[in-house]
Amino acid sequence: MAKLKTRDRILHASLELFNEVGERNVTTNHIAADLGISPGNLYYHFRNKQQIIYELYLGYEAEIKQILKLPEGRPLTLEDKRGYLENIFEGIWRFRFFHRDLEHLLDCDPQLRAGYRALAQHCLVQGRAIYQGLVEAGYLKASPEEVEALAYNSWIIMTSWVGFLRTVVQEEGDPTLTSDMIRRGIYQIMALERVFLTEFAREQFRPMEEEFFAPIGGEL
Amino acid sequence: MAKLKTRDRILHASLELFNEVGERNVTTNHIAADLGISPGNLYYHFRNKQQIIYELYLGYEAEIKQILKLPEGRPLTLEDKRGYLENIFEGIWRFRFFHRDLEHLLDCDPQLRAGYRALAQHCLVQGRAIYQGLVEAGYLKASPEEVEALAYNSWIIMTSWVGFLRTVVQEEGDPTLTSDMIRRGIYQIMALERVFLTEFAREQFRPMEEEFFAPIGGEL
DNA sequence: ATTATCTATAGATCTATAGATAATGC
DNA sequence: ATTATCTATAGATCTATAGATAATGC
Repeated sequence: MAKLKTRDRILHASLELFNEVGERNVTTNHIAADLGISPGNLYYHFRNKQQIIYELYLGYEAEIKQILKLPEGRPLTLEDKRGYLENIFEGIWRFRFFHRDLEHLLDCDPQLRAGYRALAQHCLVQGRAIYQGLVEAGYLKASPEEVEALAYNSWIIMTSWVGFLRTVVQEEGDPTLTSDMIRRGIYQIMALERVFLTEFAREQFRPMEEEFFAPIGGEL
Repeated sequence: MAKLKTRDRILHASLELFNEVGERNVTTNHIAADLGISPGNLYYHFRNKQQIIYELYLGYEAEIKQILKLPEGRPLTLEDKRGYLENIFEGIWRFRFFHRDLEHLLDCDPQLRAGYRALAQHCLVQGRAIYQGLVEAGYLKASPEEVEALAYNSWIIMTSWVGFLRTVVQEEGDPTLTSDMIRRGIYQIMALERVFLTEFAREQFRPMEEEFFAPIGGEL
């Protein structure tokens, strides 16, 4: 019963610390100290930091895959699309440490590299299917090439948005990102899609645009 | 005459090593060893690795600012736009270590953080001015809000493209990115802009689209 | 005299393990 | 008996400096 308790606490604390200060700044010592356990104990449960990261990644992978499922036996709606965007941004936020040090994490662990690459490609395939679904449901008008480029660009913006905020927008003194800023990312994705909307869809789209719009700070 | 020789060699070798294996995997010892000088000598020329990075950054900043200048006294052309895209991608490629570990680099050095933030915002302002110039020259048709969102999205795609290739596209065994893959990034930016082109411009645009198109590998 | 370089090293981490001890489940 | 935990530590880096020596420019 308490069997997996410490193991799970390690995963929890690691995710928290990684997100907070970045994986690079978190050692196994820090994780153990944060939990008030000995480093030896941590190594009893995990071979090393890599393994912790890999298990966290599996949670991220499962979450994203779940989110990107297509509805069966019915056409897509704009509400679906809203759900996709909100949930994906939410998932990326919960595991934001991951994209922050992505290249290094993949360099350190071939298994993670292969897994992530497959996940990303799965996401791109699903993204294209979703956009294609919206074309067929009459919301979007776009060629297959346009759908392809759109899926790539959406993916890149989604996975880079938090980093963009932290490096370009965030003020020196103020270390917190507001949820408005995160939501503006959704607006940016809508800006990609917007130009492909049919007349009909564009009207339904407008209130959502206003809902997610937020001015970006700085001297912009 | 030989006064600055070693100092410059250190900068050169650092840039090379950072780009090759990532800043995180390069210590001052590695840089010194690569040049065949002692670590003590390196520290004679630079206070620490941060300072090396900062000086490299200044080169990047100068290059990007130079590239993004607007032509004076004449309207923008599609050739200008092509130049902007090619040169920016080229600059980002030359300093690709920078965006790879950007968040960490900024966390370590407040001066760099402030400088980069100002540079990025400058780029976004220039980006908007360029797109606005293309609107005025009759190539694009877009509202100010559309121009704004477009500038943000272009910036994010441009600065993230190399990372996207390395994490999602690059094959396990093959560690080199081909120039076709880099150029496909330009195509992706053109895909953002494409939908705003006037009839007139779209025709002139097509050959350039074909020129930069390259299929993306993987199971895509 | 000043500038550039090297040798040697102290001090700070961090990882990961061995070996001892405590707690738990039959 | 097995599982969980702790203490202590060896080994591997890495940073950044002190102090000695070599090279250079007047």
